[in-house]
Amino acid sequence: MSDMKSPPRKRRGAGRITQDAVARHVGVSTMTVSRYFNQPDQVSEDHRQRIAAAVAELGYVPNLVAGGLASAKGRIVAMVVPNISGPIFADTIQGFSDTLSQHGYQLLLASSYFSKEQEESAIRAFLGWSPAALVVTSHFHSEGTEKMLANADIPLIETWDYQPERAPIQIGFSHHQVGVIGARHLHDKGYRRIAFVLNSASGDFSAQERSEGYAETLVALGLAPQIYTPAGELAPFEAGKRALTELMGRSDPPDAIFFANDNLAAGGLLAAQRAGLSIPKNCAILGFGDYPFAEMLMPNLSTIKPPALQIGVLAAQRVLQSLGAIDEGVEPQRLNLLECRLIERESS
Amino acid sequence: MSDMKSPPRKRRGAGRITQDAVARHVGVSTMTVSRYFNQPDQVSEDHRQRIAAAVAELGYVPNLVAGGLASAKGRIVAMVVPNISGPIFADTIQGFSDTLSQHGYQLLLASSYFSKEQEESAIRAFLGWSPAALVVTSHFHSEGTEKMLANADIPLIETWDYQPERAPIQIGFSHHQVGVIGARHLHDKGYRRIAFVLNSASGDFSAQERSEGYAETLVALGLAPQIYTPAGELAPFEAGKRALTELMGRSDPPDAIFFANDNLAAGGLLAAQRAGLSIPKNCAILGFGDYPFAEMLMPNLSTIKPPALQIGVLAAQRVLQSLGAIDEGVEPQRLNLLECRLIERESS
DNA sequence: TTGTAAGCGTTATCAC
DNA sequence: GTGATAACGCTTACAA
Repeated sequence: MSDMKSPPRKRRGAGRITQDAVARHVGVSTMTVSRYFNQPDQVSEDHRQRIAAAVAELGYVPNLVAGGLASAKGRIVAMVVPNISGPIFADTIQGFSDTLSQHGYQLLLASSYFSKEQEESAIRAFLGWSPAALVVTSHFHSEGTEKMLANADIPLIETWDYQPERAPIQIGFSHHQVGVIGARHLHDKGYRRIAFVLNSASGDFSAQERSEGYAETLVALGLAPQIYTPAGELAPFEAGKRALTELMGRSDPPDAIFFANDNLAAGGLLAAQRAGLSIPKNCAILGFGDYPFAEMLMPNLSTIKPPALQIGVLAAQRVLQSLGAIDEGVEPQRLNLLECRLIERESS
Repeated sequence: MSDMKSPPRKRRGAGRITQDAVARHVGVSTMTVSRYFNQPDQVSEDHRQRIAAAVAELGYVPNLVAGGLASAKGRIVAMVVPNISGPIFADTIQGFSDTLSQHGYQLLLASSYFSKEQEESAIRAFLGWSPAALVVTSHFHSEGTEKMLANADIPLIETWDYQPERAPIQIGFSHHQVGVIGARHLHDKGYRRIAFVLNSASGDFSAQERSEGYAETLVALGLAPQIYTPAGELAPFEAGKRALTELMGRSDPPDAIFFANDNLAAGGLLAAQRAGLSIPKNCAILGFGDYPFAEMLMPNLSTIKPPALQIGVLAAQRVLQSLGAIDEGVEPQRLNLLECRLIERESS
């Protein structure tokens, strides 16, 4: 046959080593190689060894894109966080990522900066990759996001924000409880004029919840709650300074201040030092977050530590359970309420 | 025909809305829909509008996995960092991620914890997704990694560690220069007995480089360098405390201490306060890193700020240039040496 | 500007 | 335990 068809020209993926190359090298079909990776038990010992050798020799790397297309399930999990570099979510991302990769899953990450629009656009892009699951931070989504999520039909996990009445798996803690823990601690230590400082940013609902836990507890203890919100649009650190200065300048100053977060508290601490006050003698200070700097301040900062790392790890575990990658057959628990821990240091 | 063939059962991607569905809804071929997304200019205005409407109505989300397989280029970029939650790399990741997503690329992220083995395993998993480019942190790879990278044939960028003699695109700064900047600053401020404190971890080569820059500068200024390394395996914060205590307890104590990083410096600052020393009167303190807590210390910490965010943003830009996604036709600059900035605060 | 056909590299299915 | 074959949903190449 002189006019035999010329082989189709290579247009793309040229040069990549494929499963087929491995299969031919060993003298089996591609299916055997595929099984070697996915169900090794079903491949004979002899073949397993020869395939392993061929994979090593050829430097074969399975094409997960092709695999994902064929099986409609890629080992990718997507996560949207408000930000990566802040003190809040970093540990969660770390725990999530590490736990996933231990089980052969990859993390697709994007940040929303607390914007529903950015969250929606990130999720839209993610869904195109058919992630095996999706983890979001907060329950506050745009309409479009909700619609996509409903259609997507993959495990969805909402973290940080604990909303038991919502359908997705919830992993978080109670901000209200944080307020209770903090108020009780200060009371236990003997303080009686306990103020709470809220950030000036009015949109921080979780800080609001903490203040409510604080207020209820104080009332239950027969004390008068006093919530102070610095005026103006200050950065938290500056707001904390102002709050302490104003509160301590009053005729009846507090003997303890519970700040809505550690940034505020650090500002308060600094202002107190500059004013020549002795902490906690003249006024105890308590924060929330256990940001990395808390133990480096002088005096170092008592605070309440949210289970950030634990949220990440647990989110990954719930994802892996949903996918049957661990604890096969076990339905992942839907409601996961974690505990915050009081870290008592010198400032209280 | 009573025995008409039953339609092939859906095994996978069942239910997903495809390009084909959109095409039929509009009455065009799939190629027109494909072009609508990839080369909209080549689609008539009329079709564009009708496709847009159909996409919205059906809630179509392009399957990037299929697209990636067909075109052998997915809009995914992979990055390996030592860790996500530490103070060092967080800004780089943030800048990288944000810049990428602004251009429609997604970030695949993993951490190596400074382990070459973990880096290799992460990269191996990444390559299966045919990332459009790969960004790593440091140049210190395992043999297997080097081999994979050589075969991969995608843009590779090495960040943080600036190694001009290596082939991949380099984005970083000079640790040596950091030492120079710090030494000069302290000299300019009038200090003459300037010590340098290294972390006890001997494996930190970049800290070593900073100390060399410091030592050379001091010699050039006619001063005697004095490098102190706390004994034992202490956490940086503790090591910093010990270093300051020991150095200041000497008969000829330094009048300024340049710590290899802010964690050490924070420990030094704290130890100084506890010892009743006034900073910077009795001894100036300078750090490196500008970790978030630096401005919250009392006195707040003078330090040298590495261009972390800038590294991330620039890495993304170089990736996008390599892919022709921005500045088409421009070859990305291979060597990118960025500047560190001295942040002068109260401690010096 | 649009359409047809082939193929990307893998896995599901079913037959042996 | 193994293999042949048909998808998976999209894009390249080429034709109209």
